[in-house]
Amino acid sequence: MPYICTLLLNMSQKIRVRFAPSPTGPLHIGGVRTALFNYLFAKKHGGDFVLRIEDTDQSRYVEGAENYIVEALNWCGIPYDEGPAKEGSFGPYRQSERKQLYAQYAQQLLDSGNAYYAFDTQERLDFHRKDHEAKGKTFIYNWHNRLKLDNSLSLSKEEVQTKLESGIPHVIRFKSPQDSTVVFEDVVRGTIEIDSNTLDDKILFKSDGMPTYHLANIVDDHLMEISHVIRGEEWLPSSALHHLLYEAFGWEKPVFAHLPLIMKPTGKGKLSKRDGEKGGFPVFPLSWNESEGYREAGYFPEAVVNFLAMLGWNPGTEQELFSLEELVEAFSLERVNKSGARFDPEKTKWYNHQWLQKKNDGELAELFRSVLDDKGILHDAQNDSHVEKVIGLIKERADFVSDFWGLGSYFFEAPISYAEKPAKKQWKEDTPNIMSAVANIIRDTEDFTSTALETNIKAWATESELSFGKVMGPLRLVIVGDLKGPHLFDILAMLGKEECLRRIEKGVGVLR
RNA sequence: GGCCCGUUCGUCUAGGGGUUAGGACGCCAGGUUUUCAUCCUGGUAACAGGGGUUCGAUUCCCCUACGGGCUACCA
Repeated sequence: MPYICTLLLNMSQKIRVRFAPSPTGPLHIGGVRTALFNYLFAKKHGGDFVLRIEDTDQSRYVEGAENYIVEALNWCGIPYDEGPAKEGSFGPYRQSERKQLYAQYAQQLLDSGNAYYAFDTQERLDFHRKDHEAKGKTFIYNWHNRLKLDNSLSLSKEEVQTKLESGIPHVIRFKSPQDSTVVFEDVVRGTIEIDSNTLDDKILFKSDGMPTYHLANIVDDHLMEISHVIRGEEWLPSSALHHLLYEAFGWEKPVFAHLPLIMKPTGKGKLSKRDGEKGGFPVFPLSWNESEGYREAGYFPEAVVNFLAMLGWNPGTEQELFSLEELVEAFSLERVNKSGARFDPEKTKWYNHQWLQKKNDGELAELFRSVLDDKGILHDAQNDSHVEKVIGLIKERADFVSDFWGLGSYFFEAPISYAEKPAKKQWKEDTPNIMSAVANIIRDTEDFTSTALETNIKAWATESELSFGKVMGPLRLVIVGDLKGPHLFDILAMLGKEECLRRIEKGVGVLR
């Protein structure tokens, strides 16, 4: 296991990782997971978690995206140690603000012969690509054709000088090596070998004066003293270039770890925004325009972090429920899986159910309050304690706080209608008489507790030689409006004598 | 097309040269609840295929198939 050595080597220095999204839209849960794994690794080793905004492509910049990223990380409980508005000693943390920095590094590569100027127009390159494609070949800008193209390797010094001075648009390309094998280590995947002849001379510096991802990324990771690069698998193919760049600069490489991708629940490919719309589940942590986020859908950040962590990683034990602190404790890059994980929206609900059960009733009551306000339910100290008791009775059957109303509206208002099928089945000719007899028992019950009510009503039913089913079904129907809910006597006690009597009277009037 | 990566129940996964291949979600059944749900118990269900290596391979190697990613003056 050769990567162990690399890992240990870098242990002597401070662990620093970065999450480096580009602000082209909202972060989706795949991005959140990448951030999470970076965070977990950093915290596990007492290191720093840096947020760097990679906004070198101005044309794709989306207003509000950066702010979204920051808010999403905060909501998940994985804030960064250094980044925009949290300057450390390695700022600034937006690449657009580091713009002047990159040119000198491109120049350094030019001087050392690892890079060259290229003047080819977009149209010309498109032509080559199409032409090759028509012939069933692939156009790669590299050693086998670079001398036939328009660049400082094919042109004379004077021609290059003239072009440069005349201000003709140009880019700087990396001169990838010929006939060698690029070998590098990945913590997740082991040794990877790539034939350098299949590599192209990637653009490092664009004609608009901005570096591309490849240059900016390597320069910043070096300058910010990043020890471990933990990113998505989509970067694996360009890792060869990145390693070559480190070597060209003569810089020490960070350790690399490429995470498996999160795939669509059904169908082919990686998870995308459209999947959420189709499948009816969120793909963003927070809402973005019309798309609902996990927060708005009623998920707890703990649940989101928990299910995200279990996608592509596992502790090697049978434990599935983890707090963030427990994840930090248990996390290791070596236990990250190689293969992509299909996203299962069903299981996310289970995680939320589990985390909902861990919350105390007071906390949940506070969250439930806004629903109650919408329904016009009174807000006072007495009612608050009532709400907490209700939640105590119904929360075990809920996945979300938003399930509470559907599960227990009858605790707050008398049923407006009665479920049709059960009403038909339960309501017999003698039911009104039975109900008024039950009403009498309820009226006479002094100690209005669940157990007292149960004792009294059961005793009366036995005495009257009535099957318990003939009593309980209709009673539940008039009290709840349906054949559902917790222990009926608990509900009666909770509602109080007067309300129970009112509901029985009303039910007998309506159901016939 | 080229290059790179991957492949254990439907899904997330454990495991790893000899195991009754383990857990979770989902699904099904039974129990509890004279309701529904929860819960508990049980059940269903997997090593992609073909070649090697080996006494023995799901585990190691090769090939094929399939899946995924990359292939922009995007990141």
